[in-house]
Amino acid sequence: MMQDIYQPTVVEAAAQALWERDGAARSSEQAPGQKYYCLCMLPYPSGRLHMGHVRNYTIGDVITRYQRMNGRNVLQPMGWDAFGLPAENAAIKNRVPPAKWTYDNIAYMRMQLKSLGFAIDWEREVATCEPRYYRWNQWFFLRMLEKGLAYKRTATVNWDPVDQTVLANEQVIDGRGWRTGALVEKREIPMYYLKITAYADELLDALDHLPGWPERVKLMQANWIGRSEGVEIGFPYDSGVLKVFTTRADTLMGATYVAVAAEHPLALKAAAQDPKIAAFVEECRKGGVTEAELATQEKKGIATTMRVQHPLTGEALPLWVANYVLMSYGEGAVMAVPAHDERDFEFAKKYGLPLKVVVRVPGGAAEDARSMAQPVISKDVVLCDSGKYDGLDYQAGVDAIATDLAAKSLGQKRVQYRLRDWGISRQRYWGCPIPIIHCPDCGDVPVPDKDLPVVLPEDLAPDGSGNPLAKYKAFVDCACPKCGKPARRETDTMDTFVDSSWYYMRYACSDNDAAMVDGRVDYWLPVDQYIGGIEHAILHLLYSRFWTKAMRDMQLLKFDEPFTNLLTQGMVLNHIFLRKTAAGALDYYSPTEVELKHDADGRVSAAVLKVDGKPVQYEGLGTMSKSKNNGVDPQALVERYGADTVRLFMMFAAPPELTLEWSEAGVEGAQRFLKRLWKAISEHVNTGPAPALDTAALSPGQRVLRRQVHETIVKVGDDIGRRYTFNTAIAAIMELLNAVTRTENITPQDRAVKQEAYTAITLLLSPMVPHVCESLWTALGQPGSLIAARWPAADAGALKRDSLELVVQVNGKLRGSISVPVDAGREQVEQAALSEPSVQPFVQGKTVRKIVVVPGRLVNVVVA
RNA sequence: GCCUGGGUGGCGGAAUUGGUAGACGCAAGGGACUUAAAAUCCCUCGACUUAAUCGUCGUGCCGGUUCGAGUCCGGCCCCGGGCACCA
Repeated sequence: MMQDIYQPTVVEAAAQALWERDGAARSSEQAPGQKYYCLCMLPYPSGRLHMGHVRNYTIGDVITRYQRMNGRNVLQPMGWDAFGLPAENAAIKNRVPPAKWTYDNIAYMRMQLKSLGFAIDWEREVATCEPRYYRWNQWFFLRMLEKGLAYKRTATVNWDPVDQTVLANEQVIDGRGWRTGALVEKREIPMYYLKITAYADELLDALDHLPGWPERVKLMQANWIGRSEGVEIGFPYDSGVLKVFTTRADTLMGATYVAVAAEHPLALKAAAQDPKIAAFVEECRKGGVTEAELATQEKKGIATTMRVQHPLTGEALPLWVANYVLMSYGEGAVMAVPAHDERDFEFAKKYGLPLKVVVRVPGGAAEDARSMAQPVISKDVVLCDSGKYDGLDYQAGVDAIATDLAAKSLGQKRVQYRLRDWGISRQRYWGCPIPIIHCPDCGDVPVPDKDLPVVLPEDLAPDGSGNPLAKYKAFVDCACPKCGKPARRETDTMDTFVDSSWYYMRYACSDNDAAMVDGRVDYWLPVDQYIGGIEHAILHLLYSRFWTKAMRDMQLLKFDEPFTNLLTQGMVLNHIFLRKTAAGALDYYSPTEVELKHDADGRVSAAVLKVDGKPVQYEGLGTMSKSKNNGVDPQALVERYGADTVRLFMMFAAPPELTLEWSEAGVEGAQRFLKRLWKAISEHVNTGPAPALDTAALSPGQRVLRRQVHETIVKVGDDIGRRYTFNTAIAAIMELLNAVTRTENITPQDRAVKQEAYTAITLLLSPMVPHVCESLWTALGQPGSLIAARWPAADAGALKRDSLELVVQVNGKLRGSISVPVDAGREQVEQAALSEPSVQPFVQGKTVRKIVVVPGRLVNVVVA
């Protein structure tokens, strides 16, 4: 007899013990079947899993289990992105060394992942903070240095003048340091860079050969790389030539001034001579370094007394210093054509600089420079007031001007990228040390391979000001590998994006301490399916692609792209509630502490705190986070409902790419479904064994149910395997269960059809809710363990239909429906539609203009 | 500011290639069972009109293409993600 109450705790413990015993999640290069590498983005060990993790790893597990049922040799690994800022913050707050905090978190989160029943091969686990992992960061960095792919130059960073510390962008709040409240400044410091721009063209072009990536991610990456063809133009001045880059060389005759960034050498030269300019340059040093901040600040500038010559006319143009010119793009200088550029236009209007119209729309007249309300920026233009270039279109104008500039050695065509090289130095403790030694005599000396890894001391505790490594003599003091004299070890560590740029390769060979990767990498990679948050669409994914190509060019692997298919999941959101305290601070309240009041229409009208009944402010939806106090602890849910219910709700609530709003009520709905399924199957099996199915002897009702079973097999396979719409797969299975339980249960063949249906439901549902399905499989009398079972195949005979339902429209409006034989001809369908009683009133007395027949769907009668 | 998605009942969502808008589930209301409660089961559930409809309207807003538009095109509004040192 099968237990008639669903007990998730019992069921899940049994299933997990069974999988553990059989090593069900272990992977081997020798196992049969075509390899399938299913990878989820590795978590940062922040302490506990959050719902975003649960969503991410459930999606990966569903795909893993589905592919395994389809005969693939699947690898699903897991690891920890274990270096990073939060460990240092926790250390400052709790005085626990980052290493201990991190390893404790990993242990807890590993337990959580296991309790959710994910089929992860734990033998390949990697933590990026382990020396046996990060030594290969260091090793490969040295190879890049040898090849000229890594180099050193200065970079602009956020500087907290009180703590004397570099701040992460996240640590700058409203232009002030998060701990000191001091106004943040920009500061130039030396930094190591990786030359990702050397791969800009390949990174861009290869996007066209990634059909398994979402269009939006490819588009964002393409725009991020930002390849533009243009002309580099030189503006001579008394002691040199000012270079600018422009994509609009056709408008060169309309340039009325030039502008340079505050950090530009000419700006600094002007500042040295004029205190007002020096003050402006100093003002530009205030504030943070993010592009968003730079782009939204008010456009400001200051005139210098310097002049440059127009390269074609020789006209003297004034030189301005402007905060809207970015030192990091192009040459840090622009030619300003206010009549044909948004930013130049706004700037010129503000400072009363002249406009000169030099292009017009084809067929139209040139706009009057004095009255124009907005610049003409289209490239569909004809040149005018440009002397010999008049009448040329955009491309011809660019070509002619570029040719003339080249003849004077004052310009040439050039490709410019928005993409910048990747600065990897971080003035942080909890990261991978950069393997460089600074010698007073020999300069920057790479640490020899035999001395790798440069091990990070794990027992230091940062205090918030500066990098504790720099104060730790045992680490800093060393001998120069070249000359042996006392030297100083580099104390900067690497950007954690370095760690996550190749971890997925290490899973293939995490036991190999003699090499970064070995031949197994070419077996498992590229990753067949990568799954992670949309927030990583650009940086992590682009760095990983770059890193792969760099490794390929050093003959370490044989593939060009790391991820064949990419699924970007949406974020998990929850409501945010807060109160402002008298002191002005914000107190956030968990949605579980808040009671919502609804108006008569069911809309939320007010929110009050349960403990005091007084109102709280509703701040809308936001990603779950500790700071907003709106996270939901997955562990509490697993304990209350079981892992299967949590997994089922996650997959059912929304398609993976959309944001998901948290709802506890929905979780109960998921649990209800599993209970209903359990009850239905226990009633079925407790009646005794079902007889064999005789497909030739089925009643019409039995045939209808059996057709739905096989239609559902087709749909769920397509939804999971191709569309990744797990929500619609689950909905179809729910419909099937509803149909089975509503069908009568009288004859032996009724029971035979139901046995087939319940077996199919168990198989179809198993990737989503594997524990409960394992029990149901056994209860249904199926041999062996479900984890070894194959995905069901639909029976073509069961899918056959004799007649079709077609919808009938008149002028596009639904008026009725007809049933026609599957092999009915067009005329028969038209006749049936016209004679349908519910359609007749709308057709009578009118002229039938045409009849549109969409086979298998509808008939539209067009009348007048 | 720039790049990129999204907006459909009270709510999450479905409608896969331009072809029945609202599948499936949640919440709500009504009923059955029960001494009672919970659980479970059944019914109703976009708006308007109506005795009831097979009527009219309805997929953020405005306009267009089409026999037919949630889906395609143009213009707007609002919300989310990213912007290079959060991960």
